[in-house]
Amino acid sequence: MPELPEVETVRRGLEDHLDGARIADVELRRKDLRFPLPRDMRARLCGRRVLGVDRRAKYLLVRLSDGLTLLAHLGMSGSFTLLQADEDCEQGPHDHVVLHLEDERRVIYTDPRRFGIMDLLRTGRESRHKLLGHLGPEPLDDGWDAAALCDALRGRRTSIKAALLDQETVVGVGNIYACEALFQARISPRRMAASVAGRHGTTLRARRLVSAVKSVLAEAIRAGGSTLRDFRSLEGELGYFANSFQVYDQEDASCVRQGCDGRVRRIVQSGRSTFYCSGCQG
DNA sequence: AGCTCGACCTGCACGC
DNA sequence: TGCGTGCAGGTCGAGC
Repeated sequence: MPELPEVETVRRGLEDHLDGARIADVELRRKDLRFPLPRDMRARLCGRRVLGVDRRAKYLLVRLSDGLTLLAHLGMSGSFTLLQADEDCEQGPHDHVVLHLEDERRVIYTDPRRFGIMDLLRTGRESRHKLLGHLGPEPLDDGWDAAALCDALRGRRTSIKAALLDQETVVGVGNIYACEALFQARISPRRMAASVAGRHGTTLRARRLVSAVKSVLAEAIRAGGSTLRDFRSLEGELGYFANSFQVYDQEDASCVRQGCDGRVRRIVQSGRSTFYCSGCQG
């Protein structure tokens, strides 16, 4: 269930609990997820110590000693679980990678659909990595503003919904939060991206959209964080429960906006469900 | 060059 | 109960 807020929640959980831990052994129960795992992954991870955990877009970057970074993407269904030294757990069919820590805790990467990714890279070489090099700006950075969004949208003839999902426009926004942000900004998901940008400077719509994206993501992180009490939240699901969506997966519901008597509709754009209110997102 | 769509994979909810 | 269908949080790359 990972868009930026879920990945950020997992990042915090991993960092809080793994900082300083040393990897004693690695079990690779599969040799591929979405892509083949690095052949020497076990040997390169063994003995490394966790120095911190960063996030870029929806990627986790586990910083390890000796200038090594473990890159992980959760795909659609990936999750991390941390087991305490004394904790036992039946092995699941989709537990693909297990990091055994020196203190006998275990970090388990589970991913039924295997759209996830793991790779190793040299710390500092992120921008040269094939999967990271082309990524757009971070939505929660102060530098990402209406001017930046307008620059990215100008001339684009696709829908604003599709443009938001494009990780070159801005990273971290997935199908749920794209729908939610467009609702909050009262912009039709079908509107042409270029028309949100206008011709020069910024537009009111772009300003509303930037502010909606930031607040929707920040609020979701806050909700995820608020339930992050124990290791179970490393699975990333508890935080998700805390969310109540205004439009996503709310087809036929009455619009929650005061004074709007519209209903939530579902359409398909670029092969993906879009939920929006036909009343106030005209 | 930019855009849409298929592909990747499993599980689950639904209708017949 | 069992089977077929469609759908699900992502994103790369083929093909227009």
